[in-house]
Amino acid sequence: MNLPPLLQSFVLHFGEMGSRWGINRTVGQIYALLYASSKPLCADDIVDALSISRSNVSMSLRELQAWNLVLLKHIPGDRRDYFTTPDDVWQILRTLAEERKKREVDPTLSVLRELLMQSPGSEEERHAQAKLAEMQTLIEQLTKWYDDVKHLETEQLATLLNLGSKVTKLIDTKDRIVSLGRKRKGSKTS
Amino acid sequence: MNLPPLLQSFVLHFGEMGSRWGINRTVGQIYALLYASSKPLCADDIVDALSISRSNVSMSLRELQAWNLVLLKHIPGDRRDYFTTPDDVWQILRTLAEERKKREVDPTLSVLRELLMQSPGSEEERHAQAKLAEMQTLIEQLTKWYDDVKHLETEQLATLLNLGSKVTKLIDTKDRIVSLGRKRKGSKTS
DNA sequence: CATTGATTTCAGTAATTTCTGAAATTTGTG
DNA sequence: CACAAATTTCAGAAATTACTGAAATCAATG
Repeated sequence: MNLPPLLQSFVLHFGEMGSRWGINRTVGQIYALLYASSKPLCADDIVDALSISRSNVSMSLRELQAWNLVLLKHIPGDRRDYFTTPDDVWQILRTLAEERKKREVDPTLSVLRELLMQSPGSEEERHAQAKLAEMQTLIEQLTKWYDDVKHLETEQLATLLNLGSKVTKLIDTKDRIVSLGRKRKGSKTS
Repeated sequence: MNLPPLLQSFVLHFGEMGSRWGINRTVGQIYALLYASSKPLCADDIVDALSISRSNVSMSLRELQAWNLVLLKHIPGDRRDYFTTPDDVWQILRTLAEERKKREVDPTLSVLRELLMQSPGSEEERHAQAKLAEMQTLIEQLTKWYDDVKHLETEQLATLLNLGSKVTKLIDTKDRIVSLGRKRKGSKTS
């Protein structure tokens, strides 16, 4: 590995974290490298930078593409493929959320639905189903929220983040003002 | 493995998903078993239910305790430890969020901070730092939101979820009403 | 359409992670 | 405080996952 020290630290860290994030070391390293590099890199650049085999680079890039985490760039007059990452971090966040939901949540939700269709054969199964139903309800609430929020533009998303728990206070404020309006002149609101 | 079919399917699914969630198969299975069982189980119950070694159960329970995902119950007159999961799914969600943040986000944030303290030794490093700074800013916004929201009571949290993207509209509504109020009688609001 | 260069595939190997059984330790009880 | 039961530790085995190099495939160019 032959990189500026700062970049190397970043790349190695992403490699180590990879396993916790559900990707492997190489995939993490390549992502970090592409993210922090000032220009697109081709496969051989990555081989040189990370000292790994060409085939490993090929497979790992494929994996990153399955995650929608890399972009393919073509450089005129060069037949090799060059790669970068999308450069809007908010977009990266959206992609990550989408992909992790797909891999980590959706399969469980579908198993829960399936198991809740069955009729329980014993008291123990009846209890289990009740617990699964609780879990299903929660997951469905979360995914409903996510489906709603994921369409927001970056600016609105940032607003929502900045608001945080103040949202609940805001509701109170609105309710108070609205009910004040009603008392005053019996007007309707949404 | 000797379990009612429904419970068995659930347990096996959690086992398979384990690796995607950053825990291993056994840990996933034990968690699922404890979650869906109607009463606390002791280590030997788990050995019997899942057909795994006693030592594996011991290590996996330790892992689950490190995640704060299991509770220890004592049954009077029985010196063995019995285990359950917290039964409020919202509380489980909070725990999961906290632990995953601790394992998956915090280490990266601290590396980013450290790397951003260094002075860049080249143009390439300067560019890398700019990218790391973007990432840091995003993560800090997200964790700030999380730190704010994590203290909410379940009911408030549910309200926030149900609101979803409507929050942004709510802000508009509030602004409109408030400015209306100002025009009418020059009142102040927070 | 042959040649050359780039990329992918895949079988075998290496590395890592998980699991087990035996031994050691801890904990509660008479 | 000795004993018995329960639990944990840990070295090695088993299973899984990641990586490599050689061969195959694909794609552009003259």
